[in-house]
Amino acid sequence: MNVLAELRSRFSLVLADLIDDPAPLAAMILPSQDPKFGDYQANCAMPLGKQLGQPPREIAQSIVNQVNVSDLCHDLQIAGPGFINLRLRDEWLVNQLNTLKTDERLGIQESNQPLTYVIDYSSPNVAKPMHVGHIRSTVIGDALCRTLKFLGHRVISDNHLGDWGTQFGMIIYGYKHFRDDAAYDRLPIEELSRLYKLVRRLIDFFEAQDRLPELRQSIGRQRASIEEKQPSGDAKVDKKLKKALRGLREKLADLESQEKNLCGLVDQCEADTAFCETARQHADIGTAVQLETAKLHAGDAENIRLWEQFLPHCRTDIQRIYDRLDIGFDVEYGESFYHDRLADVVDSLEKNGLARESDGAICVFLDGFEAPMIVRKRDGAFLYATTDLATIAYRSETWNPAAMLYVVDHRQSEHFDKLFAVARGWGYRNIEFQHISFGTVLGEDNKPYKTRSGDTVGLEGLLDEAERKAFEVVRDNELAIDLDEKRRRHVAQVIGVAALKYADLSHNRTSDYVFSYDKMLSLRGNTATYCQYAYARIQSIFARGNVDIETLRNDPIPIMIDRPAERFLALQLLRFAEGLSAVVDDYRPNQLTNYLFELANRFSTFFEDCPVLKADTQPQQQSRLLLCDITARTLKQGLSLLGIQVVDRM
RNA sequence: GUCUCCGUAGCUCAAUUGGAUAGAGCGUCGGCCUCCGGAGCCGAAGGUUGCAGGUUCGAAUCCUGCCGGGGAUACCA
Repeated sequence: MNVLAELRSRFSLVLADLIDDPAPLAAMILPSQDPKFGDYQANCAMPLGKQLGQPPREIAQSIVNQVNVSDLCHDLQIAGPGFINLRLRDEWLVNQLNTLKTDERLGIQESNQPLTYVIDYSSPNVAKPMHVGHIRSTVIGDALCRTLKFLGHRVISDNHLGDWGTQFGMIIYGYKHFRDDAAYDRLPIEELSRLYKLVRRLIDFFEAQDRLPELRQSIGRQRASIEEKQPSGDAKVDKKLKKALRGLREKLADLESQEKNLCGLVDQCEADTAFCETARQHADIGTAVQLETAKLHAGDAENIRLWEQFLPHCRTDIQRIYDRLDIGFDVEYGESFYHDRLADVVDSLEKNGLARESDGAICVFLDGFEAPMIVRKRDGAFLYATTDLATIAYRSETWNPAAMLYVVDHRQSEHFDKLFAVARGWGYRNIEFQHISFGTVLGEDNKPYKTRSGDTVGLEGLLDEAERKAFEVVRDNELAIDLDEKRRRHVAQVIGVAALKYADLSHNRTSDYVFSYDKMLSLRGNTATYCQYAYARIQSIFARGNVDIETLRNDPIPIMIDRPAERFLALQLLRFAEGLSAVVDDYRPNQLTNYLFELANRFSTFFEDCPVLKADTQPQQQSRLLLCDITARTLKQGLSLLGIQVVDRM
């Protein structure tokens, strides 16, 4: 039962007599922020007063007189300008809790209007190492899938892999020129990865060499234009000048750091004599790689054969990460899946008068956008916009979804605005397209998270480190001293991955956040560990008391509410449904972490205040054991919707 | 230049999308184990929500203008 939804529906009956569309007013019934205002509050009398031209408090009174909530609430009060404060009856609370005792779904009903969602998330480029930038999409997308599925919807999770890009040109080139057959036979993934990195390094080296003179020139120009700027004496002009100077200096610093990085790269390469020799022999590698890629796309038999040979290895490689993350997909249709449909997409757009030629490219011009969406380049090649459109067409034909969600970082918002606009123009008007955008993972310096040397941080290394730090904590915990090595490893793995995921999910997805191992594993505050800890404490109670919880659940023992801490906990337990619907309403998993943190917190208060095994009476003990059990199951279920596991001991 | 997102306690972040006295954690200070896991609990201090106006019963949230920061911006994904 969703308490909030129930109250809204009760109020709607009354509101419907006062106004045509009661829904927005019913939505103004909310949980109270302060317990002194009751458990819930109805804020609809104030706007209604405006609309009906009557004093809000009078309207509130009339609503109070008419609304039928006496079975679940008592002591309805009107406060301030016209707030209606609602307090749930303890008897009703207890009755609801008693229905949860044996309810595996913890009071969450499956939707009676199930919808089909296609969710596009993670979508890394195969054959390249996954990095920190892939965390958010992967973890948020997975949490949304799990939550929507649990609520009874049909969800197709699709990993739209980058499996058709230049990186295969690189690997093919590498394979043709640098392969070590013995190494490839033994560990194909490692060898392919070595080849990718080698070719990447060669290309970067040449690019750096090419760019450096130009870069140094712009640094010179930048310095000159800074020196040119002299104060004029006019205060207003000088203020502008100062601002311009600051901008120029920042630009200069940026250019200089670029130059430093490139120099470092070049120096490093030049110090490597073997590498230099290779570089000398492959001076045209940049264009050669492009050629290999173009041949692949054109259907060259040799390159297709190699691509088909490499792809399974690349998939196995990223699958290893997904296994560690405990994340999977219903389908994985990468870019390559769509490549033979792209020409038809462009044809169709042209026939529909949406696309036209401009500067040799085929473009869709859209109102409200300066730049068009280009669907075919001057050289005839297609772009990811084209692939995205083909993907929409395919998904629509295949699953006929009500919604397509794209969990992709915020920088691509304009791309998606255009994509959705084109899709609607193309005829897909009944699909809810959503760009589930998210912010950047930052380092301690408040800049995008990089290693000290400026490289992107690998996802695998991130996992290793989180697990390593978690292991240290488990190892040092005296209460888990009797756990053997293998179990400790398992616990560390669960806690480490959980910390990483939760840290990401607990932030509002639209904001950037600063990555910190200490914070995510600091086992206080809003962390996975804190929630897992509450769960483990409950299991510890059961173990210590030799409690057969299964029997207890099925006994007709009532749950009682005695102390305030019990009521406080009970109320939160009944709000699970509210937490979940908040996640789905705006696709924000942090609503669920907030809920779970609050639940764990209320449990901890209850735990301090209300002895369980040492309760005064047996009925009280049993009641509290049941509260513990529902709490534990809610924590476990809630965390599992975030892709996070629990352990009995940690 | 244009478009777009953001600015909340010393720090890292919330705030049920317009609700009452803006909440957590870290850090600081002070309490709580002869008692179920102290990885915990309770409390204190800490705020002109970037600034200035406006909208209204009510604004961190909406509008306007400044200040400051990120991002995007015609053939990469």
